[in-house]
Amino acid sequence: MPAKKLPAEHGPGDPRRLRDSRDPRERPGLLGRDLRGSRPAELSVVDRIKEYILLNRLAPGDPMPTENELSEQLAVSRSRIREAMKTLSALDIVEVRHGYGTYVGRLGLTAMVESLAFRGMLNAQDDQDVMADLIDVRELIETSLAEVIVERTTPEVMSAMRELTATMHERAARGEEFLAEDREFHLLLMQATGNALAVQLTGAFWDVHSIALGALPGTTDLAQTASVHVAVLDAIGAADSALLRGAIVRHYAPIRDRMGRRTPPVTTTGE
Amino acid sequence: MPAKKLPAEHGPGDPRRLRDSRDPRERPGLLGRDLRGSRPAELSVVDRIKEYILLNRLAPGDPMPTENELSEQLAVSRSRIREAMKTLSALDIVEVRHGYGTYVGRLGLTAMVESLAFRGMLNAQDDQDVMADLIDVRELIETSLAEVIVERTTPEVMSAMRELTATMHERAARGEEFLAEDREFHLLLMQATGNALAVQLTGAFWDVHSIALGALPGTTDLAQTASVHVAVLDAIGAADSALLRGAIVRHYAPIRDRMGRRTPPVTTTGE
DNA sequence: CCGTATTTGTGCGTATGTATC
DNA sequence: AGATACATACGCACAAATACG
Repeated sequence: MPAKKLPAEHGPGDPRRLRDSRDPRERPGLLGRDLRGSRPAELSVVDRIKEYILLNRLAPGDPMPTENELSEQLAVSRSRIREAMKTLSALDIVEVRHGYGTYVGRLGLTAMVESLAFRGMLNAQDDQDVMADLIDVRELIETSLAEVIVERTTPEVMSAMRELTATMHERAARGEEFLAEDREFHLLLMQATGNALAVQLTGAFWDVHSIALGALPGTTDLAQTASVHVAVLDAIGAADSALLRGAIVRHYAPIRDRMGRRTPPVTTTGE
Repeated sequence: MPAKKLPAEHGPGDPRRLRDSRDPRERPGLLGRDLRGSRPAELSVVDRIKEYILLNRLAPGDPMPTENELSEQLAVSRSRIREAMKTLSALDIVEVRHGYGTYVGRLGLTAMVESLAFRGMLNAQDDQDVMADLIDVRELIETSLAEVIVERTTPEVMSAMRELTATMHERAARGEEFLAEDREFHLLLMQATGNALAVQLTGAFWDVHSIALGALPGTTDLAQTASVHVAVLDAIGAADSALLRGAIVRHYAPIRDRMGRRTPPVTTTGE
């Protein structure tokens, strides 16, 4: 049993080097300087598989070689291949299907979701902090993009969102949750901006949030939640970005309340 | 050789199912419904190790049991434990130290960095959409928090940043890069907001960006880069949030140029 | 519907490298 | 330097899942 604890956290000046730890600055990985001209003699198996994907111009969804083939091609045992695959799978770089094959993954933000969600579960205090920060960032992103949203949201997307809010109200009237609709709504909101990363972040943050919410006491006012989404929609319809920012802020206000810690809204809602 | 391609996977521009990376039917994980009252009989090894951490109230930095102990306690082979550890390690949930032991990780956003960076490299040849989006989001976050930054940045942090810019200029004069200083600068900028998630995101995005930048042609104008940071600093010193927003936008402008695709600034810089 | 081939998943034994004491 | 504990590496056999004829 290891008797010693880890020497605290990594301070500003912490000279210890971890060989395979994820510290991009200290890692002689695939990216920095080893890919350029040298042979992959000292690259890790993970990096060599990444390299394989890049060199063969594989796209998400493309099939990977079997583990045995990779084991031969890279001249390492299948155990090593499998462990590397586990890492790549956790990062959503490959997708493994039992009994079928392995494929290049969709490279989403699932890894961040797992990590953040677990961190929240570790201790309740941290959870509160993470969640509060999370809400702030979500609100920040959406309010910042308000102008672009009112500018570029198409009528088609609008009607799709309209349908979602209708479903929300229906379900609210029946006392049912409508998580899927809520998520989809925010995704559509971001989609108009054309920023795929913003869409992904929104989805990922929503996931983290919904996971943590399940562990929280208290209930959500369903009807009110549905209404604030309608308000957002109306603001877009009116092409009023200031109104939209306000609606978004009002949307997040009850969520903040429920988390107990009300952070003063940190975004600039105009002056 | 894999017999076929995956049946009907999404194309690059598939507008319909951008449900990003979540597949709820495949994850009866630790979080949703399986932890509540049921026995952990059907939980995956990864989830059971997570559960172990939670039940034993382990904090980041605490030592984990050895693989053999876990193998016994969970009644699975060491192979499975090791593969599970690979997954958890990729998610920064545990940290394995060569020949010493395994510890609870710091749960940062390193996993997202890996994933995003690789994604950027995948379609780097075709278009730099990912990187363009990344810059937009970085700028968005910083400009949105401009008010809070000018409000809460302490003199101590100010002088630390001042020192960083001084070093930047020195190194620029010698034709040297100053990546570390650049990164630290942006981290300090965010730290004043008190939003730990924003700090983490900033660091993570900076990492992704710097990794991708290495693969790009062209050079950076070092002196100019140093100057824009000074401009940011001056704006904070003048407590002028509008000026700060402008400085931040100017900071990112040359980076956009270098990526070839100049996106119209998407953030609202006030009205 | 069934059997078979392919592929990933699991278990186990053992050998080797490496950090710490 | 030696001993110990741990992580890493390799190989094989079998189980389970999936696709396809």
